[in-house]
Amino acid sequence: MIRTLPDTDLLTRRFKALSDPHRLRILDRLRGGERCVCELTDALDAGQSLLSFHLKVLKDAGLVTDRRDGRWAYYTLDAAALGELETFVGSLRRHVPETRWAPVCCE
Amino acid sequence: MIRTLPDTDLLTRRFKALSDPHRLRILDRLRGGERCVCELTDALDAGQSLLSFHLKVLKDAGLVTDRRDGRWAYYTLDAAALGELETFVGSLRRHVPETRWAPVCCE
DNA sequence: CTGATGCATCAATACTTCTTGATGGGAGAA
DNA sequence: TTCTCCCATCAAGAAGTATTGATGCATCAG
Repeated sequence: MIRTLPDTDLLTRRFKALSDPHRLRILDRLRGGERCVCELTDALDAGQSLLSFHLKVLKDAGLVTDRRDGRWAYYTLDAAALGELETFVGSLRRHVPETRWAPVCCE
Repeated sequence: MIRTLPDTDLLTRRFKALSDPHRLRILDRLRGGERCVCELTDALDAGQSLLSFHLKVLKDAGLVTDRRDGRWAYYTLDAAALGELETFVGSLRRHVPETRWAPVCCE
């Protein structure tokens, strides 16, 4: 039987959202603060619908939030979500103990 | 033109490795320290070749290291790799500034 | 040696994600 | 109203990933 980790679905969706170069570039642009979609276009080497697709993935993962203003759409990093990811990765890292001196298997 | 982030390939591979529930369960098991593959079997609800596949993904991402001892293979979390991920996510989070008061687009 | 065990790898299939181009809707300009 | 702009969404095909069962290889036990 599988032991389910808390929020596994959300965690995996967030990590999946981070696992694409286009999306990392978008997030890098958003470091500077809220950006209009049209300001993000040149972060990618491809068309507008592709950018829109990747923004949706980031939004569905909760890593960014969006806001409408007239014809424009603005996106912002979600610091809380990033903080949760940071905490999770840190919790894995911090639990790494020394290697067992004499590991014994399957007993 | 695309501006390339440092180590984008490695970063995306690591995040992709984290974006699967099976692999998160495996990593959770490894918190306790080095584990033999046979000790990880019940972290998944499926066969041995599937476990082997997911361990390979984690290993190729550098998130775990493996060691052979006789018939057994032991896997361990790689604290350095996890630390790098933590740092990266933190660097995104810490650069989130306040929303621009009056964003102006495309000028 | 012979047989069993622990694990990796391969091939085939199923599934998911990515990418492109086309379409459409809402907002503003004329 | 009509035209244009910004953006989201859709459909279809391409590309990548997951899962299964079979096979192989090394190690150890008898």
